[in-house]
Amino acid sequence: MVEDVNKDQSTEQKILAAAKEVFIEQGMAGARMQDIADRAGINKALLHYYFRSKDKLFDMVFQEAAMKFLPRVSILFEADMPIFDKVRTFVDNYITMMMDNPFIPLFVLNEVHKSPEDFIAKIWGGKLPPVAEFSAQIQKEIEAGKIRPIKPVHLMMNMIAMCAFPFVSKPIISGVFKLENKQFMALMEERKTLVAEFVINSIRL
Amino acid sequence: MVEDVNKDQSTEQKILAAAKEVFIEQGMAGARMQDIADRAGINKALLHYYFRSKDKLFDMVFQEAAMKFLPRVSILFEADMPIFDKVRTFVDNYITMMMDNPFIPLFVLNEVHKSPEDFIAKIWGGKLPPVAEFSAQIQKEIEAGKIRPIKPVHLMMNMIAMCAFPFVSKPIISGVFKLENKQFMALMEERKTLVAEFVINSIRL
DNA sequence: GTCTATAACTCGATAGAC
DNA sequence: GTCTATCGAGTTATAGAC
Repeated sequence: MVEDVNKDQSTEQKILAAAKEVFIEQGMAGARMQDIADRAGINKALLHYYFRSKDKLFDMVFQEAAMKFLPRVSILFEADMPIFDKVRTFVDNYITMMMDNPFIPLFVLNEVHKSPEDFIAKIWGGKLPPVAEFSAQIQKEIEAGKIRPIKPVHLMMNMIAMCAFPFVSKPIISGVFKLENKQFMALMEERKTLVAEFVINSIRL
Repeated sequence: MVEDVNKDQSTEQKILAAAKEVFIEQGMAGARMQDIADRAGINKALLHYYFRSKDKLFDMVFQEAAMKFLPRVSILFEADMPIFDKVRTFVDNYITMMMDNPFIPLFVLNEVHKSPEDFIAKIWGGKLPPVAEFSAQIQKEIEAGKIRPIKPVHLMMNMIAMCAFPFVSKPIISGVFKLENKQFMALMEERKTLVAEFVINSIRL
């Protein structure tokens, strides 16, 4: 069989890659099918041949993005691990992921904000993450006198904030501190350990 | 003169208020002039009578929002104040402002992301904030052995992140922890002191 | 200043040839 | 599968009466 299965990239792949770029840059409302077609090097009609509508195409992209952004948090809930190790692992994993996909957090946050109703259904398949288990662990560490009293919600917010926010505000930070992309990424690399130690220093007794 | 200057709100005011709502909810691309007109209780044509175009109207709203979101940072640069007091003041001010305008950070971040080129020109009138002065203060405190070594950039990112991020991710946090608006705001009230102490605990020697 | 009506245009989607 | 051509809905913006 002399069939050519080794194309560089299938048309479907090219469309998805282009759509990801455009939706993440412009959001659902700002994205243009023409723009997606251009970047994929094909024409508009073909988009509708592969994905019936703009909505459907968007859902594909959003689904994948949301998966990358949110379920990282599950490390906090699931792993059976001493708290300080958990913090270090979480921060490292999270920032690594963000560095590969720097614009995903803002994209997800933004689209969730525009239609918050059903985001839980869409992202975790209706199930909420097991927050209670994480809370229990923190509670135990506090009672054991290992860490300072702090509500688990606040601790989680602080960690996620310090990991994700720099990416969300990348253009502003880069502008104010006059950073090239390379320098910005170097800073983020530093944060993989810095943020963890910042948190640990703060809660350790 | 029996002229009635005491209308509840001038038409221009009503338009600006409505535009602010809609743009912040939907972003520039997602906003509809019809929607703005409806919420202002007037009709579409009047929007163009007062503000020539959607673009111009957007600029008004964005300008005001950006002013609220960003120049709060100047407390860090300008005030001649011991570092720990500065942290406490900054955090309290910043979170207070965010509580009055919970959706502004996401709105600004988002629009800056879509056209980063000229945001500095638009927001600070071309001048960058005096980052160097803040850096110098931190440097001095480190050398005096008062705080742990940390790059000023990281310290700033951490503070702003912990203040602003919860608002940016409000729908997700509220969803995951099942919080009503009132409960969410109570948490933010707690953070006015909590975040400052979290930072201070972390850097204090 | 405010309204109705409509022009001018953008964009998602479809028809139909190849 | 891929293209060109075009339709039709929805939107910004303008003309013109009051």
